[in-house]
Amino acid sequence: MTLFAQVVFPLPLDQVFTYAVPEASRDKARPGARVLAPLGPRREKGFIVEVTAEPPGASIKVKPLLEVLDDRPFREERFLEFTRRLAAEFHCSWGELLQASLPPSLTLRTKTSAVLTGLGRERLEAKGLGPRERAVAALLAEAPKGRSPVFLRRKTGGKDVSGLLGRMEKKGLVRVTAAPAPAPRGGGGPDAAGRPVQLGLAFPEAAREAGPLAPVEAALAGGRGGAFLLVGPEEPRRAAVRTLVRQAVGAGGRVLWLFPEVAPTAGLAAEFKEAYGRAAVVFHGRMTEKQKEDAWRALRSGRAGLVAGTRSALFAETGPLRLVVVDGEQDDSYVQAESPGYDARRGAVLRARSEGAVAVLTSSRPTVEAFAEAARAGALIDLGSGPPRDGVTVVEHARDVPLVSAELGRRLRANLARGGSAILFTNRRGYAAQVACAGCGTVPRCPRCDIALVYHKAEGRLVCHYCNEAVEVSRACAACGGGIAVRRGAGTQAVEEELGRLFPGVRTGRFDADAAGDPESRRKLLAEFGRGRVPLLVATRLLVHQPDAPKAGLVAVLRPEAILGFSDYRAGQKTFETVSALLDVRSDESGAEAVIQTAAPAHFSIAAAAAGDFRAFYEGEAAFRRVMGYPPFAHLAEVVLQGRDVRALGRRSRELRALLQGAGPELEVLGPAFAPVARIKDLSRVQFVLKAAERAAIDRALDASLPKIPLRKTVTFSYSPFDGVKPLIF
DNA sequence: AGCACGCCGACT
DNA sequence: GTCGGCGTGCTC
Repeated sequence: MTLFAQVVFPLPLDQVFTYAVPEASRDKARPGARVLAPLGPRREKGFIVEVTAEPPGASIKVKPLLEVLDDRPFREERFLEFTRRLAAEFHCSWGELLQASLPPSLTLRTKTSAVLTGLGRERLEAKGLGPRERAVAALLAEAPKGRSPVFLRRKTGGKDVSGLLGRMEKKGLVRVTAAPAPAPRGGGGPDAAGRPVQLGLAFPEAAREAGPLAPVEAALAGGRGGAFLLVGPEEPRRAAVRTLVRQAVGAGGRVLWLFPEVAPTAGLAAEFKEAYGRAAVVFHGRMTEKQKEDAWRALRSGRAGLVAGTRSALFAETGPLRLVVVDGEQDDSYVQAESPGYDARRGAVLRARSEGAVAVLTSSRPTVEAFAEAARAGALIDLGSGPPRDGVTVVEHARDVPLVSAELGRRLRANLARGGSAILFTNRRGYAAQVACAGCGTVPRCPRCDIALVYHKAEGRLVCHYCNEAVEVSRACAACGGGIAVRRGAGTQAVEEELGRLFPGVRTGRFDADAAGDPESRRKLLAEFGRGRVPLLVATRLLVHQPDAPKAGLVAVLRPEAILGFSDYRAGQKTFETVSALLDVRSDESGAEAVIQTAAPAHFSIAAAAAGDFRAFYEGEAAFRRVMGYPPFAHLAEVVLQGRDVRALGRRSRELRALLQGAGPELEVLGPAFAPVARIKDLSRVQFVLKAAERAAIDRALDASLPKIPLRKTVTFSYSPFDGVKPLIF
């Protein structure tokens, strides 16, 4: 009897393919094994997700697998099931998620290399080649060992060279070889990834009275799973998480601890070591392949009690998992935008569910969605709100000139006189000026991205903040030939310039993506600021993401209401979160002060951030979302279609709209409309917003229509970590 | 994603 | 004529 393997590939295809299992591979072909399979004209690596005796429908012609690469599945079956669910929920590629779950040594890479043949060399010298062929041949003539297609593409102007190489190979001008690339070897420096050691700590089963943590502790102690949102001020929250971690590890379970990308990873690793012995393995995006491989080895050795990392650590092999912690639940970095797009917060709940573990999402200022859903599901653990934030002055200031209000100027002056230092935050880099034609009002736009260019005075250029393409400021308007006028704005450069005028002789620094490009100059600037040599610092939010971000005796937040202008239903949440994070940069010393300078002092998101009052923010935001029918009071999904050809894009959009509307009356379809940024790097973007009372209606419509639209597409969902978590204990 | 196929303008 | 760019469709 023939067996059939269902295979998924790490390609942006949400499709399962069926192959015949060769007799010789019957024993090895099991779910979770990696395979080599013919896919169209190529051989692709993939993953078996199921083996059946059931032959597929007659419409598909089954090919045999070329090879089964593993004797044993690389992960347990329940991990496969977890990734299947995650892929299904986010309508992303299952194969790509599995690929992301592999240690570097198991990801199959092929190294493609093109070499010039004798005939190719002859023809190059005889000038018998086309211009692109000649460019490629000339590069290959210099490289007897061959060059990769990626190298050739970069050197010949960015256009795809694979087709060209194929034709040249057919003509005998080049030889293209594909050899497996060597896997990275582990065993780098000693302790490169924080080598795990068995925890030697004792965990006495201390008798504790029933506190707010009781439901979580009961689930942990009873060996059951569940999902909770733990909300409260930082200190008690940390203490609570520590208690839970110790309880889980004490019972012999493993802990997976996710933290935001912005967190100070180096410090965190040290902290884990201190608190939990040396049993932590840390993963983060800045690690080299070798370090990652070492970390995987440490995990495979089975001695690590704790696995910590940024969102991709969601896929780490932990062993018997008991607890998943998501720290800083409100943080955007849990969302992966690029394919495979998923949300690690929801992923944490799904993974906990698949392993019967407990998921604890935790934050001082959680997302409205998580807070509302957790409360509704009875999953909210509330540790209270802590003392209000004081010493924050909200100054109403609606004008751009001057950028620094009289009130803020006074406080800065007094602060400098005391020998203190200050940080001023603004949300634009560059000069952020209004650049427009004085005659017709035309605003210069990026030719590739359809977005207004930002004036950078220091370099005298207009810069596109999407593709970073810079254009010299031209004197004449492209539309009418009139003169271009520059009105000053509120970007970092403009603020720094104004500080220079207000406080001549005082050194100022600028911390944004332009000024503090490389890590070295960043460290230098922050060190100077820390020593008081540069007492005034103008920064964007980027500063908060720094590992050793300094604190200041005076923090000023300029124009936070600009965030409210984004066309995003989460704008209020973003404003509250950003202002709160910026205010946290204020030092803990008594007398430290903060100023919010805004045109919208009464907006609840700004007022609540000033007061450090999450509840006040939540009430205001929830009321708004209820009235507007936004999450958590409805389900939303956003589909973005991208294409180079606007006409094809329009046609596909109309097809998609028809398909979505056919899905049923319970689904509201908004669009197609051009996305807020209609073009990025010459890729046009069209978006739909889908709205429904039940998530299932959205899923049904997407499942039925997306596979029929052959375009690059991304789907983002309204965030709902606790969706369908009922019963709460699973 | 890659890769082939097939259609169109621009050159030996 | 035919080369090479580019849009379209398919992969068990």
